[in-house]
Amino acid sequence: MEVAKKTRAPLTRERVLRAAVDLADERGIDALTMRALGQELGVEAMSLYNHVKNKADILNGIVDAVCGEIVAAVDEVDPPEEPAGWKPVLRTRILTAREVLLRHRWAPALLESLADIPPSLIAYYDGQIGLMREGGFSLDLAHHALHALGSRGLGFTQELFVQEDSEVDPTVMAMMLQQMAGRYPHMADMMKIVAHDPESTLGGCDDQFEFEFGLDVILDGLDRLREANWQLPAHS
Amino acid sequence: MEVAKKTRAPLTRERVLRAAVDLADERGIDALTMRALGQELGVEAMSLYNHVKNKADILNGIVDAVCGEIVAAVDEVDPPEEPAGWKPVLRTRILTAREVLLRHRWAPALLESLADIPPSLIAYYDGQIGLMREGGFSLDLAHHALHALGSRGLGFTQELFVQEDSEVDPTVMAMMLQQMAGRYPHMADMMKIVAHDPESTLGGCDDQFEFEFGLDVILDGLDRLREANWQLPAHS
DNA sequence: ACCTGAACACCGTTCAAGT
DNA sequence: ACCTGAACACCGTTCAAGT
Repeated sequence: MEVAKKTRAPLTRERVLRAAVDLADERGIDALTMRALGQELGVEAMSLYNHVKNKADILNGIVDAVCGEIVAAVDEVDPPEEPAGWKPVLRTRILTAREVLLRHRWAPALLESLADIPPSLIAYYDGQIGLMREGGFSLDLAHHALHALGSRGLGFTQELFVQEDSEVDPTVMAMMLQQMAGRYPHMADMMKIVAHDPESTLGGCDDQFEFEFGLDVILDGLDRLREANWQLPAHS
Repeated sequence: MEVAKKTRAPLTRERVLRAAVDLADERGIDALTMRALGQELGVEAMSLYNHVKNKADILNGIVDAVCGEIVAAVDEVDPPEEPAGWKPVLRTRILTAREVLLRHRWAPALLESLADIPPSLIAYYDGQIGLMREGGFSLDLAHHALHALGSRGLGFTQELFVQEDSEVDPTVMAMMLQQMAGRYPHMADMMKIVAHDPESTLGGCDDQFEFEFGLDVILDGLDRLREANWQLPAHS
């Protein structure tokens, strides 16, 4: 009767990474320290080094895990039934990737900080390129398209205008706007619009709407270049 | 003869921030520690707290300084002579901002990590909005345009495909491509193109070209929406 | 008012020692 | 083979003490 043995599953690289993802999801990437992770697994921090090279290895590992999640989710998206279907399908794939990333808010920034692209993403981009090729893109145009999409092609954009969850007193807010209107009239106008738009939750923008808007601007633009048989402009 | 007094300029917040920018430029943002910064200024780390609240204050300060540099550089760009000039002028302003950021490689990532947009950028965005408004954009469309441009509107995109300065043996490279071609044929094709393109330095992409390509896709797309009198689609 | 040295609470990581 | 405890070199920051 070896009951005691079963109380704790054996530590593996797999289990360490899974715990790391959970910890980052729940308490933020800054809370992911070797000591905290060890505690989560009922073990001293130093034991982790038996299953993982170092902290950088963990960070690479959890990003790769999320990318694997993306690839799996995107694989479920139905392929286009005709060549012209590349656009809606690509759009859906990107929005699917976005859903995964919204479950792991720490992932985008970490992904950008990595030296190399996670190997699991090769499958993702191979699919994107394939869609465009079958839709009539030259290899060249498909290449530039990937760059033009940038991180949007993976489902995220780092928002520069952060949601100030403005607990600001409305009268104080009005005064600030008044003052700003002198020097920065256009900015003041825009802030008024944003705050008053019934569509957006008061005091912020609808991230999902803005993401899709920008995505469509790019996809439509690429479609037009494909239609016009875009080629590298002659260089001097 | 107070010679000794002049050997060291008095420490000020201004001087601390300037030294911090220089240190980050020269040795990277990770090398910017309180102790290293103190040493650079010939002072103990703890003295810095007399002129600066804490490290977060320094990070906010140096990002704000860079943004101020952007605003100053962009102010030199000539305004359009006719409403239709909004596009080339906006384009030039963005590429000007990009030049500043290329001198401070650490700035984009830090900017994205900040809670709030630096106050010095209000002037920048006020100018961008003004250009679009005079060019015929509705306030609404100008707002979505800012989101669609995202960080590109400030002159940068976090590149996901990092320049592997591939010191890879060509024959090894050929083998890798061969192996990849089986599972990921489109990706393999693209890597061949990129490596062989005479325009790009071998083994990488031309970041500046890709930036301008993506920027033009977006600007052209926005122009078309303006022309078509884009309006918010009716919602259910 | 400004600067200093010692100290504290945290990191990631190494290493010799245990089982 | 796996885990542990003590230790090391680094952080940012506090605080009492100096001038």
